[in-house]
Amino acid sequence: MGWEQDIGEADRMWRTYIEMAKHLGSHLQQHLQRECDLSAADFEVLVRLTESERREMPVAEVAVATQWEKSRLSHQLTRMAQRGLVERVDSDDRRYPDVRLTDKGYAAIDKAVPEHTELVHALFIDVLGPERLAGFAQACADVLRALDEHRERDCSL
Amino acid sequence: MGWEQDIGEADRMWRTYIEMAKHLGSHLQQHLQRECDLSAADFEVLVRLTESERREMPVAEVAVATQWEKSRLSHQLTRMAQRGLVERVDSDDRRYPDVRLTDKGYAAIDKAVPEHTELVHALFIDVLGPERLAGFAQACADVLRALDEHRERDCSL
DNA sequence: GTGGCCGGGTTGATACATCAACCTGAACAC
DNA sequence: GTGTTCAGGTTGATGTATCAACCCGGCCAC
Repeated sequence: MGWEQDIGEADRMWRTYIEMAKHLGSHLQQHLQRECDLSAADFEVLVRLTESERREMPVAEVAVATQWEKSRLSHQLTRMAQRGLVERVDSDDRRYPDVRLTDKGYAAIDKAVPEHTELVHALFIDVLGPERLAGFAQACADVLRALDEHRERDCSL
Repeated sequence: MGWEQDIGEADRMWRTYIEMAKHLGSHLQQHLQRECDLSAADFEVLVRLTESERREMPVAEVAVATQWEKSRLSHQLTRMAQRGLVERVDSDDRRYPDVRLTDKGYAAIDKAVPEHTELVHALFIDVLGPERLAGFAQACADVLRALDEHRERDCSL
């Protein structure tokens, strides 16, 4: 065979990235869970909802913002509604109900965002400094573009 | 010089990274699932097992390699055993059983690794090129170090 | 109007992650 | 031997992710 033994420099760097992504992600997630009793999914939904003036928006809009599948979002909203973080609201067209941030949900995200942001700065932004951060972000953007092109090619086959 | 970078800009760069990590991860995972019928977790376990000469190792060793909790690993091995990818083997000390790659498991990982590697090159390594890749990996290593220090501080409190 | 279409939402089944509780058998003390 | 300890493994409960199947209400054709 041979692929097992032949791990090149580039592959080691790939593994470094994977390690970093895994650890950074789980660290942030654990912080949110411990300090604010919010999962990463909760956090994301709540953030999207605060981006609306009225703390309320159509479910479909949340779906677009998070890029989640409709069923995942539906399950998530059910759980969050059970915990009192959001509530479902019937709108004029009964096919497309809205979701609204409750006071409890607002309190939760209001506490979580500053802490989360602080952690992101301490662990990522300030570690890299502005120059390297810009280079890093550019690299991420390039990878994203490559991903889009790859997906396009896949679909057109 | 420019250390007082606009907060909003750093924030956008952080979001770019998050987007990239999310999309790249899910793309690789979907590929594995579709083409090879393996989850990311399956893939990781199988790769670790191939790193052993005899396609067999103590469960604890897999736990160390993957850095998973013992219960997560146990559940995972149960599911993989049910699907015939691995099998549990009693060793001399019956407290610490081994896991062995089955022929089916070997065939699966033998197909998956080259395809996965190729994708990683096309979407990440070749996109960045050697120079930027090295810078990127260095940045990841620095973030990892910051994470470790942060964890230490947390524990020593 | 009535019936079919269709986009968006919900539900159920299955796989996976995480936590807590429990089991198990070797090792050690006595 | 008997009992205790303890590292390592398993199990169950709960929360989460994904897929497929279904539902539902407005819309359009006729």
